[in-house]
Amino acid sequence: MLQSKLFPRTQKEAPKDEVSANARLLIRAGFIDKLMAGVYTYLPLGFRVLKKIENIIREEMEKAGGVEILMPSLQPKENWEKTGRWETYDSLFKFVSYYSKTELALGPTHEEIISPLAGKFNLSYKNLPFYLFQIQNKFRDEKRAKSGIMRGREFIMKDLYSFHAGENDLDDYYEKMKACYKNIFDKAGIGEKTYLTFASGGSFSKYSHEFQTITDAGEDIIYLCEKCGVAINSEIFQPATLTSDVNVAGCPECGSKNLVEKKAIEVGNIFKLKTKYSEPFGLKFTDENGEEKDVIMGCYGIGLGRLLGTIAEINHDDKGIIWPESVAPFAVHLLVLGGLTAKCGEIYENLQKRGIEVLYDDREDASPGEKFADADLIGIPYRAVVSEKTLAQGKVEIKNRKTGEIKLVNEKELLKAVTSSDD
RNA sequence: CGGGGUAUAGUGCAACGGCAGCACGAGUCUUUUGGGAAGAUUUAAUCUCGGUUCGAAUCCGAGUACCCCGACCA
Repeated sequence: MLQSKLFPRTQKEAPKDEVSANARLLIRAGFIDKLMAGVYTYLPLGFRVLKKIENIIREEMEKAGGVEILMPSLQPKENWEKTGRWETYDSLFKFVSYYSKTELALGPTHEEIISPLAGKFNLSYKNLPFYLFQIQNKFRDEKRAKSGIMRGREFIMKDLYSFHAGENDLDDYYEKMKACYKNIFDKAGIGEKTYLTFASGGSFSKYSHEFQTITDAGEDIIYLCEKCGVAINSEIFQPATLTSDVNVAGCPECGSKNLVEKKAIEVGNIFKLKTKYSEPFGLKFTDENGEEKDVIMGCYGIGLGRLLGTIAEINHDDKGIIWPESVAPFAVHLLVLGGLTAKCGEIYENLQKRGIEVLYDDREDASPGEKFADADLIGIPYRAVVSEKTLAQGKVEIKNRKTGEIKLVNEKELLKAVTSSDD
């Protein structure tokens, strides 16, 4: 795409109120715009990254047997009353329809919708298990939206719900999801800093699991067992206190008490719901013996905006963002200097023809310094420069945003460089 | 929801109770082109409501919004 047509342009300074790196950089570079606290627009660059993340997640969900659906955000009060959560879910957005005077909620999660949905059809053991997921906007009336896009009041979430005939089957799928989530975070470029974390399991199982990414922008405290590579959420572990009902004594894998405290952000969560939602909605199936039994459920969530923000938090320097190739808005940022638009336009066309995603800085009224600064800020993995200097040798300069490595290459080599390490 | 902070042009900053300025941005013209270029010129702002005062961006009160800390977060 032509940068001269990119909306909006970058900004030299971040809004003074924003403290978190993700908000400062993503706003300055034109990836997102804040409408109000915790509510953001994804601008063209941000939307491209969001779609990349979405595709990584969708691919993994489908690999795990997930089938995509789309449920409504607008939800009737009755469903929430059945589970008691109309009163107890304290970040539930509730309002009254102006005309019909019915009470409604904006969905913060979809157990109340998907459980009765699954129950509308007579299920037999032959139908189980099945897995439904969606990628959709969620609404939570947060008492305190914060840290840019890390905790929003409206945000995009992937939520998958699994339906099983028995707990063993749920357990198996739960393990599968663990592996699946690991793949997602690896692919999204935050695998190294993301840990499977034991968390409170509610009343139905000992633990649930979260995926926590180490970052100072996080809002949770976790304790890392460096030996096992797992972590424990501070909600179930306090290093100095004695073991109690809710607390565990040490690493759940090896028992070690030698744990390292870190600040982290929860980027994903997997949870065994068992019959918590199938019961109130009468979600049952008929087993081999003709007996009706409760369907066993699990749920598995990932916040896409939070994941995007986390990637920015842990991949940036003082000049801007450094996107992992898998989620970068473009593969190459092509800059033309000195008005050599004819030659550079050719290279742009050639790259495009090869299916390479290129952001082409074709601006004739921007100085070289401005183009370099913008390239660093936007953070596309490879920056290719065409100027008098490079053209004199019939070459293009290519710079790796992450390593800073600069090479002079011909067009073929350029093509190779920007595609080689792609998956 | 408790505590703290902030609110002036698109963005970032000034202005003793006395003519609202600067920089960047944006528009026009000229020059310039390897790390946010130069000149000329134009454009655009005091969060809302009330009070004090001859006079309020400035003082007082209320409200709203945003940011931060905490609580909360299947």
